[in-house]
Amino acid sequence: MSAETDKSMEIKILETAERLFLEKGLSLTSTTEIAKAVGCNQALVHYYFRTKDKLFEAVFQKKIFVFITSFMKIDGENLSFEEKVRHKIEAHFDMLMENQQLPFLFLNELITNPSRIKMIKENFGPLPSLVYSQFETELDAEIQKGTVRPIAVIDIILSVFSLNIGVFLVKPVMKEVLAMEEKAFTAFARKRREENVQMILMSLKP
Amino acid sequence: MSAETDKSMEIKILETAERLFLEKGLSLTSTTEIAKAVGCNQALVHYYFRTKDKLFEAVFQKKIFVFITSFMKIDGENLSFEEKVRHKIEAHFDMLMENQQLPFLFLNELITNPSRIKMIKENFGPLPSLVYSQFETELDAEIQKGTVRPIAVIDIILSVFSLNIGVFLVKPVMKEVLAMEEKAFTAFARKRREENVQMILMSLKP
DNA sequence: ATATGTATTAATAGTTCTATTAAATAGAGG
DNA sequence: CCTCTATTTAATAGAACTATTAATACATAT
Repeated sequence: MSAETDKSMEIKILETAERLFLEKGLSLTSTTEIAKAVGCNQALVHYYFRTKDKLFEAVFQKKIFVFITSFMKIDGENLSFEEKVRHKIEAHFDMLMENQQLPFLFLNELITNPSRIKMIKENFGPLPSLVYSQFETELDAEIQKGTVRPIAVIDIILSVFSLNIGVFLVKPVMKEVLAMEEKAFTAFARKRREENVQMILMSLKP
Repeated sequence: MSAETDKSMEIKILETAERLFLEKGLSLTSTTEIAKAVGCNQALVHYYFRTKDKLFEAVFQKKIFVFITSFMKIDGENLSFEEKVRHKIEAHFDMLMENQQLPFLFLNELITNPSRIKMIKENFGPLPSLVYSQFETELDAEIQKGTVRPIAVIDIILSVFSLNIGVFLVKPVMKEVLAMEEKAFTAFARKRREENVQMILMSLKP
């Protein structure tokens, strides 16, 4: 038996749901459609996940985890502050490159259903704060030394988020308006990655 | 008769639809709900706009227009290139400040229904290209002079978009996670406006 | 006052979706 | 072979939504 056909129905359903939710969001994806894509009866989707919303949450949690941990890649102690920042930006960008529809899913859901933000806080609460305060300490040290201008962590994070996410949010428009192929977009994105790093690093200069 | 109650039903429907579409997007807003919010019969919504999609398009067009024209504010000839860039960034940011849910609506729609991008191209096609090429000319002149490093227009636009839009996309998360009030957010946004301008201007330096 | 056209409502057909229930089937272990 | 449990399907209740149609209210002109 091949590994593919052998996947349990539960996993096939989860994976298909993931794909469809990422493509079209929660509200435009029906359990009927998921079942059809999987090739199983629609009741089976409910058998394993009970409700459409619980299925969505399973997908969402998985993706939130990917997103959050991308910021927590531990970088060697011997690196300079600037190199550490660079690595964090690049890790975040690379994660987005691998999960291009993630920003869409998050923004869509967090805006239309703010209660999911609470859910994230409850499930992942301590993790991000740890990373945050750790980074804050290092940043403040640099500011003291005068190697970085006074700036709040939140401002840096927001800039990184914005610049990195922006590339992928704008993708469908660019592809259409500039008649861009997937390959051309990939090349563009690669350039943007470095561009974003440079912008952030420059903005930290005193 | 007061000016308010006297608004034609058609306008009341359009305005209510606009509010609801901006709040929750197309798919989560029903014509039934719009009618209830307006206080009229559901059939009336269809009487004036025939289909839900045509109603949405009416709203969408209006908003796209606001969005696009925000980039076209003509700035005095006597301003330096840097000042012109600053004004464009600020105009874009101010438009977003006035229409905070716009990025959500656009991203949501352009991703789930790429055919609307074509619609924009057809309806507004020439306008943006004009602005674009005009700006490109001025930019190239600066690059020739050596006052600006070599950079493509698209990169500048994408950076401005990303940084400005990011502030408002992240708003619901910030409000929840940092327990931020509307007032605090407004103050934060004001600071970000200048921050964004500085980042862009710095990134243009040779 | 009557006629005429527009605005508005009530009713409903038809579709789609979620969720549930009951029945069928498969597979493991005795 | 039988039985028990887990998986899968068929059928359907019940809700919500879009769109259409026919009837009614309203205003304006003749």
